Amino acid sequence: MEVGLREVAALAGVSVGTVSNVVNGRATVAQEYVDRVNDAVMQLGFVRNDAARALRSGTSRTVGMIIPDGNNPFYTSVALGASDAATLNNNIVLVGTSHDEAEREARYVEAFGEQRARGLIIASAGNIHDRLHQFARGGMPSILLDPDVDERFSSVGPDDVLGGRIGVQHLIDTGRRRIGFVGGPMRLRVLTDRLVGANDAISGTNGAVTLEVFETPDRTVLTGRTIGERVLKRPPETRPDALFAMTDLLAIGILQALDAHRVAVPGDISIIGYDDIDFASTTSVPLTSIRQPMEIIGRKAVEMIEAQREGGSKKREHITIEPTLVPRDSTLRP
Amino acid sequence: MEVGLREVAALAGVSVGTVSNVVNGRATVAQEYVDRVNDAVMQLGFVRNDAARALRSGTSRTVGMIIPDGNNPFYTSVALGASDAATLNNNIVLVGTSHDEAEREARYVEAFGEQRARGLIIASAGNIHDRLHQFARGGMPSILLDPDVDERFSSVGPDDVLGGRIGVQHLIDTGRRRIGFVGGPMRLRVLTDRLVGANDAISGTNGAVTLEVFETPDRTVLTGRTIGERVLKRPPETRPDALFAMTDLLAIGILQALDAHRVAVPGDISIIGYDDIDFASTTSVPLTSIRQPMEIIGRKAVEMIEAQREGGSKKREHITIEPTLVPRDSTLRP
DNA sequence: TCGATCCCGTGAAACGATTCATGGGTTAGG
DNA sequence: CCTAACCCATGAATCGTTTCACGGGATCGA
Repeated sequence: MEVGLREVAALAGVSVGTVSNVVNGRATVAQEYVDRVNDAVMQLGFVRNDAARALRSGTSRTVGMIIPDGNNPFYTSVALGASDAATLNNNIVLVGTSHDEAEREARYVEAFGEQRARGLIIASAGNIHDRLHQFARGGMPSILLDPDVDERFSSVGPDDVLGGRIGVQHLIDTGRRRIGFVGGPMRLRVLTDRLVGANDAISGTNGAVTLEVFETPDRTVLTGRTIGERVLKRPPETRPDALFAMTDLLAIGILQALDAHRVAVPGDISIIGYDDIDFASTTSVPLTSIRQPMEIIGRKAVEMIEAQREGGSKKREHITIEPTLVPRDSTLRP
Repeated sequence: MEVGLREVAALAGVSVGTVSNVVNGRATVAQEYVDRVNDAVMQLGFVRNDAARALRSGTSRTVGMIIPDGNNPFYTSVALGASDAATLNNNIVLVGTSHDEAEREARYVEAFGEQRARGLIIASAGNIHDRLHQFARGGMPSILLDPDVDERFSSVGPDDVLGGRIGVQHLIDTGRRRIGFVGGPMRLRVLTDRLVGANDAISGTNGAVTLEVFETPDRTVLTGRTIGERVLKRPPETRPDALFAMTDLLAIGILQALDAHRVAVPGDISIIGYDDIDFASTTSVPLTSIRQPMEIIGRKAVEMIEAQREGGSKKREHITIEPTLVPRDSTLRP
């Protein structure tokens, strides 16, 4: 038999209203009653029924998050930031991982919708935006982590143009003149943005520095190694003297290839990665990287959810957060 | 204004009971009514209120999972397996990440308890077991991923004794005679278990093979490198001819050290890691590793939850799943 | 002593879906 | 044509909490 407010009230000799007030920490209850109720709660092992609470009060305490890949530190760190922000309002963040399956993603979307979550933070490939928009009209806003996917929603994401500029500028500042930009496929918006930023930095040098694009089919360690090998096939004087890899994985692969051929890093070629994953600091030569402001993105996303709940769905906005350079030996030790 | 069963029923010209039956796919409704109701559902954008459903029916559709570290592929893969199993019963898995903070963990525990989740899958360090046990008496079972932490709960986990034996046996089979066991701190149960397994394998050789333990304070790449350096300080004839690292991270660090000193792998020293993380296949010499049966653990955990909900909390069990060897160049190429 | 004010506990209504006893309508058998 | 049997839509009761109008009792000033 379920222990409810009623049972607690009976044991404590008070009314259910009073028990509710005590359980929710409302200030209007005399100390004597508070104690009596708390004793009864303990004694009966009362656990508040969230379904009833949500039903009556019409509000949920959970912020939903749906991500494609649970192993991607980008998403998990965004989740951490979101969790921090949610905690301030006594809410929690619950994460569903779609593993890039549209069906699984749709199930999570429906589930959060039915739960009347406070809002959704979504990085999605699937075709769920119409449904999300329907939810939004019902008062559950969604915040996208991929910008520009759908104008109807707010979004928060890293400033990729700036990231590209920061990386190349750092290479220029450390004396590099022939820079390689390694990444692909170039249909990805993040990559074209970073390339724009990279060219911004180049164009400030009046032709003193060149940029060459090495397009890749993916951004894995193996592909990085292939790129490294390809670069090393060239005579040293026509090689780039710096490579800007669009993921740390690519950079690690490149580094492996250079290591294997005893090419000095950063002496002969310097390397920058992107993402600043944990591994970046533990490679044979610690890797300079661009750190994405993941926690801040998560925090911001939760704030936007709460703002939209307050101010109606009017305030749609697209926010970018600035990435930062994390300099390490792969570009610094001469 | 909220669109409820009532509004749908009014528009479709039927009763709420009928709408409920249609929405839940019950077979007792005539086709004509089904169509009318579905039209109305579409038209009004009806989304079922899970709070009301859960309140009345007394059952939830979510399996809760609480993990300490969102970036650990062990947990995320367990979550994937759990999600697969949950889907079979039309349930979903929602994950909360405690980031090793007791307070955050406790918040998730309370939240899932209040939600009357179907059950909890937990890898915990915190002091929450009494609370979990209280929930269990209320009908919400918990399954631990760390065995032996608390006898009151069922658990599923990898068979670490077997993992240790498999790894060492493979080294013996590939002709190694002086094996180093690298890991720590040795107060961790997983490690002592694996050491037991390792010694099992050794003891089958009648002293032909020796095992030396290199205890480490943690299991990071940096520590691995340190161990590698330490081994290389010895004269070659007293070095181990194989190292069994308790994580792939340790193994990668060791590999970096050996690479840097041009020691051949596996020619001079062969290496096995543990966990088979994505990186294991992409190191300079692809790393042989022990693969933990993570998806299966997740699947099993969900099955145990459902079993306990059926059969009362009587059936407490402790299950281990067999890990497998993933052979790669770091032990094979001579 | 009386009335005005506050304080604070009370208890019933309400949230929206599920469930099930009820009975209207139809079919089949005689 | 009548009854039994069956099918299936109905709608009211119900889940446990929150919320709020209500009023009993205490305090205070006059």
